[in-house]
Amino acid sequence: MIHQRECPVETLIHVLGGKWKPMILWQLIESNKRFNDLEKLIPDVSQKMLSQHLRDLEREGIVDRTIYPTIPPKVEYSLSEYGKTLIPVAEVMCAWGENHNKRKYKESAS
Amino acid sequence: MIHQRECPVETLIHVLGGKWKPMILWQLIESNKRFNDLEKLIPDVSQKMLSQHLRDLEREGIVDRTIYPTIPPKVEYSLSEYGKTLIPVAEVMCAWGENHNKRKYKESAS
DNA sequence: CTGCATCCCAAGCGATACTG
DNA sequence: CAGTATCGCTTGGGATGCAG
Repeated sequence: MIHQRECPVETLIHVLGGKWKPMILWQLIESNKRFNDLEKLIPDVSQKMLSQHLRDLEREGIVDRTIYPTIPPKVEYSLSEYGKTLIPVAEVMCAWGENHNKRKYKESAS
Repeated sequence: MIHQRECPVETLIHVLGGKWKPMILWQLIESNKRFNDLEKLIPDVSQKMLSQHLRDLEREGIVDRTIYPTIPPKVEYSLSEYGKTLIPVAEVMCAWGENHNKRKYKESAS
């Protein structure tokens, strides 16, 4: 089933619309991270949501998951080459959001 | 309360994260529209959600709402000057989403 | 015509417990 | 260490009815 969306903007929103997904991406842009690292770096995320979001991002091809079959197990998450195409998009979104937050702050302070 | 978000990307997602918001913006970019016009142009939207999303977008300063005190009442929605700053952002998002949809189609067809 | 109010369902998310 | 399973709360959204 092709299921062409009317507006591709919704596609993007769906891809990084999860509560913690932007934060996860943000961390992986900086450097590869293990599951436990992400858990510590994103204080309020639950294991369930971290796991679920990582699985979502993996399925979309945004992040790669490398398993080292050691004991104890080690799993490393990284931004895929394709995932890196999201960076400029995220930067544009970030710039607008930052400005919007400032705007809202100013008007509530007036 | 200032409530600074950690990642401004979330701010943007919150602004146009509603199910029909991208579609509404899309329509208002093209030209000003009345409530009833939007209802017809976006076939599956419910009155409740259309109203609620328009109110959200208005509160964020994205759309302007002009009331003509006629009988029957006429209300026109338009993209505000500030709202127009969203257009380039939406275009970037749209381009990525379009490519992502193609990618997903190809891999499911392989 | 342009809404708001109400009720209801589905999805998203959080907390806790358990596993290889 | 890196998860999965289950439950329950909270939010988003659809359907219907009512109002200025």
